[in-house]
Amino acid sequence: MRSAVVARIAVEHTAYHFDKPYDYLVPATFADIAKAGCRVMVPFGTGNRKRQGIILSLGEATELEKVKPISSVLDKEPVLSAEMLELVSWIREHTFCTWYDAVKLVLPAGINMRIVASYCMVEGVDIESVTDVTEEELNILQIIYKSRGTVEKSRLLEVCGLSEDSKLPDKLVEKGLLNRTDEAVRKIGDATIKMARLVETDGVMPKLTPKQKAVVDFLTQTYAASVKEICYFAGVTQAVITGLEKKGVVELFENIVYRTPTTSYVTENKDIILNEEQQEAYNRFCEMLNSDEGGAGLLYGVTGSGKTQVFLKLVDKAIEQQKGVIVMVPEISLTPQTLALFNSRYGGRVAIFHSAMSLGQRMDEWRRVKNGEADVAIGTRSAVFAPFDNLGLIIIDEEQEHTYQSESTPRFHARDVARFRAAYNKGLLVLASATPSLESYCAAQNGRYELCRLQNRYGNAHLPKVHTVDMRQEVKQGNLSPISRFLQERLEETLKNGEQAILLLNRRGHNTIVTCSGCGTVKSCPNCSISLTYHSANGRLMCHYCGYSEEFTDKCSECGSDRIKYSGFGTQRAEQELSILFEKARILRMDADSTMARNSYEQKLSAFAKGEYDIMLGTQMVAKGLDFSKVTLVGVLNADGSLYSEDFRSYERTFSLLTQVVGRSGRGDKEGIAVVQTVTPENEIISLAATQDYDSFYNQEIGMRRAMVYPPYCSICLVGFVGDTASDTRDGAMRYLEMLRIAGENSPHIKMIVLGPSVATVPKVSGKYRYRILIKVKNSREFREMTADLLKRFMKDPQNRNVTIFADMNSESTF
DNA sequence: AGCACGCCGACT
DNA sequence: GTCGGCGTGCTC
Repeated sequence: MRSAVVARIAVEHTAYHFDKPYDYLVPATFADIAKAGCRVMVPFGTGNRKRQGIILSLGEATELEKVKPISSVLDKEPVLSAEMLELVSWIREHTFCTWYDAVKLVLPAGINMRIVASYCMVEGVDIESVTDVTEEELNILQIIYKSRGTVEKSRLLEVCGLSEDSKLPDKLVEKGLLNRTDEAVRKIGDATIKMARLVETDGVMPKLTPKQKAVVDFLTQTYAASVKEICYFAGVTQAVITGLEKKGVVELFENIVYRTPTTSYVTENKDIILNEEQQEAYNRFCEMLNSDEGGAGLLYGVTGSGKTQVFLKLVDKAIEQQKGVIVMVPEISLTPQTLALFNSRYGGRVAIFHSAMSLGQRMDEWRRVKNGEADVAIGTRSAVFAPFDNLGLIIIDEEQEHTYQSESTPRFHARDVARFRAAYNKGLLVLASATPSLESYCAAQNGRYELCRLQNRYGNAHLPKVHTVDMRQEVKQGNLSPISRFLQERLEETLKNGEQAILLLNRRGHNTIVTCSGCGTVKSCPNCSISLTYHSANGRLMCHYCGYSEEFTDKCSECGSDRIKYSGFGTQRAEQELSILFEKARILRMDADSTMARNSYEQKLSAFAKGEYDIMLGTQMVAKGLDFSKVTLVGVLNADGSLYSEDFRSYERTFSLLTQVVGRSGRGDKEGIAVVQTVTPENEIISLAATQDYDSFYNQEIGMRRAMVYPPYCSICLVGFVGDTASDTRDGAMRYLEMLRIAGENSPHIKMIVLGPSVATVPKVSGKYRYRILIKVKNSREFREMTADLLKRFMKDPQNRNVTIFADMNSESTF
């Protein structure tokens, strides 16, 4: 038998345990267009249902027993380059996902818009008087005629019993009997917000349950709102809204989240003059950029030291050399300010990648990069996949931010992908931060990254003076407010001087703990192991994990006592407190509740920048990347908030958060101050952050990591188990542990420290029980292969039917 | 995830 | 005798 061309194909919708590249025959008719990186349709499984796939590589084969042929080729030109195909393979191996999951990750979401053909009758055609058609064609016409509208091609052919690629309907179009319309149909699950509005019913309203009535009342006031908002304010789940839709009371519609990448913000494109430090950093990075080998560097500069100016100069240089540039920023700092800066400098050569953009826009930006119409891709972590052919420079700003880590499969870290791409292209990777991650700083110390420091603030600005306030003393002296007297005085001064203040409180809601003094019950979520938070905006107790909420009453549901005690305070409570203390102050609250509509985030920030507010109060979103010259006071209301969790990164996170928020103060000409409130002033992390002493922090923390064997001295592989009952889940975890033990015995040179199984940080979320195993290990190919094999075997075992499992290397999320 | 094959109980 | 319940195994 002659050998034939065979394509190795990643097939969509395969489960991890049977995923692999599948071999398909390339029929001679497709020989010219079937290239690696092209998407195809292939028959799959016993039913030979059509599935999408992508050609990973082409080869020759003589073993053709089970091989089926490709049905069709979807792309004229490959959508993935050789580099991207290698990246796909890398992602699959490192994140334990399927081949196609990795493919989908690197392609823009909009690429899966399907063009669906529909047919309708041409106006004025009388079906009775049609002649010159076959019986089959007449059948088609009758079906469309009876529908009195348009019929989708696929349904039409199915009803008529015709094959999928039948040309008959198009023939009828040629004969002038049918009209064809091609519509782009989105695949579900894309970036639209589900909205709901009332249906005009002329006052006729069917019987409603109390919950349904709450929704209708809310909608009567607002006309239309996102389903998420309705759930929040009416205190219901989505099911209630679905029920109302069935009753015909409300209708649902999709609102495409559209955001114009060109902003109204205008920034002057000033010439950049680097100071000595900046110039030195620039020179060293430039050298690497010019070299054939490329490399990686860490730009460590204190808050406000002008890292951005160094970037811009480097970007200029790379563009000059006709190389592609990727600039990544954390989700939160992709503000109009940043975009305007790049737009004014590079104009139409900038492509923007951001999750809040419409699918069509993202697709356009992707194409512009692919076609060489853009040189600079700026955006959040998805920008790392910008399809440049000649990538020369990648910059990651605030590289320690956890937003660079994906929280859903494939759980990749943009920093790792950037390292891969820079190495592949022999380009330059620059990581920048005021508080680098321990991993990066350690790598810089060991010479794996070139280290450049910026130790002085840009211009005349000085680092703010930091005061620490012991909140235990405040309580002792009778001040139960979340605002210490010292901070209150500083706020008064700031307001009097017409300056602005930022206050950080890393908790949403009003009161975080509601206890009954009668029986001691703490109000907690029935689905999750989490206490409920009281929200004054809607008068409900809410779970911040699953969204559960219940009506708040001042009687205990357990014992009927009315001795309800509140403790812990959130942003809502602090806002209330502030408005009493400072009647005239204009207060802006920024948290996930008040900024639910995405766009309002920007609007509020620019309003604050214009001086329309005096105090900005919010969760950690106020701490990052914002640059307001009129801010001279920063207050941290509960510095200990995130300090005492069991996660080994909690010190690092707290230090980073405190350092950053303190750095928001005094960025203009005026000197700023910061007030840090804590109940544990003796904790060294807080005093180190107060003095902005990263080096001491690093030395202390890295010693700890070495002694306890934590990253960067090992990698941590998290194996998570989720199930409906605690015992099933724990048993599953135990079975995995046993499998791991045997596998470890067979590969004695893989050194592992296995912790667990133990319950997850939050043991129960949305009614599902969670267990985990942590493995301290070197992240080697061998270990990854072993893990992949264990995962597959675990999933295949019917004993584990009720347990889902995942593995995550070096995750930064807590599970 | 689908889909087919296959082996036991309620029905015309 | 047959229709159909869902347990088990495979996907080029």
